[in-house]
Amino acid sequence: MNTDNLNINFIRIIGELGANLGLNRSVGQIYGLLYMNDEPLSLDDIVIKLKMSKGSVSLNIRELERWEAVKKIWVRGSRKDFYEVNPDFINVIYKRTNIRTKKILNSFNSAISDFEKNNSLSKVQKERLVQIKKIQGIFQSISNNLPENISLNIISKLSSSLSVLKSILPKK
Amino acid sequence: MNTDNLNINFIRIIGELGANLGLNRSVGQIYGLLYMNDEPLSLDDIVIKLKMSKGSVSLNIRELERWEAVKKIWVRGSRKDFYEVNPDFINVIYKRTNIRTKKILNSFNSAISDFEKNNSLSKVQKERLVQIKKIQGIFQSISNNLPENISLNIISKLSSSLSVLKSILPKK
DNA sequence: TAGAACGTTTAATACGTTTTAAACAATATG
DNA sequence: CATATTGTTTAAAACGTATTAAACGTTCTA
Repeated sequence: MNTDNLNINFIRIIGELGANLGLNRSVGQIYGLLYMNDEPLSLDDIVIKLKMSKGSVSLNIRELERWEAVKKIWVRGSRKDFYEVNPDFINVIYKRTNIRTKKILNSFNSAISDFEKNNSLSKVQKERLVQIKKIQGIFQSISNNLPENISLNIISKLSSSLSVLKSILPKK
Repeated sequence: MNTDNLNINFIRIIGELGANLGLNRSVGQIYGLLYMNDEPLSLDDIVIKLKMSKGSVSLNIRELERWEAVKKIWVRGSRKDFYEVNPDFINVIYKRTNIRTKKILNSFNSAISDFEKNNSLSKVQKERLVQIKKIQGIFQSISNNLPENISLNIISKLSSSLSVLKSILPKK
């Protein structure tokens, strides 16, 4: 069985999901296709099924390889490369999100050091600097404590600690 | 005192930070400028300081108003609108992130319901569907338990629960 | 009431990113 | 060795978003 029976709509939606994670549509669509296909697919298969250009698929599939979202596999008797999805979807998203966290952290760091070079800050500006540094510190500690990989299990735990948190918060 | 003494670099960096949060550069820059300026600024002030067009500032400042990142204030004796920053930077980011979480959740929901319409799923495809539904469930519960507002205090707590989590995880 | 001072809207432009088609390089095959 | 098969690179085109300049409507002021 293959993905031909799948509504192409599904692929479209996974594409949008990708876009919301800061990727591009095509990358998401390719992942979606592979995720839903029983068998690994070759570059040409993807070209045909998604009606994309060969160049684009080549480019985007390497992007997917880079985060270990797909794996190149060898199929006996074929010269083609085949691609197999990493079904650990949550981890793929997680890694992606971590990269973004680090980018944000970098922005903070540059902003702070740039700011500190200035030796004629007003009272308000000094306060703001203190504030930003606090935020940076927290982001930094979150980033440091983020595990390499994450499972659904771990997320569930986090999620429940979140609900505990909510119960102790003052009601709005 | 005003922001003239600030390296324009700082504004640039806050712009990039905004971009990493899925905004556009200008929105981030305007926020950065107001964040660092002792006094509220008028639309024209911003136009001059950031060398942006009036239309663009008008558009983007309304965007900032929409998430309560800035507030329009009235200055006695002036016909102009002035804008004051909401210095609760972390909350501004937080709200923004929540919106994105909801978007992702929507993608999941559409993908799942689209998927379920198909009545000839293979074994693998059924497994994948189960997996996706689990992920959706967790995202949903996180989204439900997210507080309306968040303080540095709360984030610190979350951050420390994260480090506890790390300590119980198997070492990679 | 005429003109100035504002902020908003709009249509055109600029810009960056994605996507393509085609040229290319490398490898396998007959 | 010539050709076919495959993936990659590249330059150009297509596309969507951001930005601008200018027109506009409103409100204030003299």
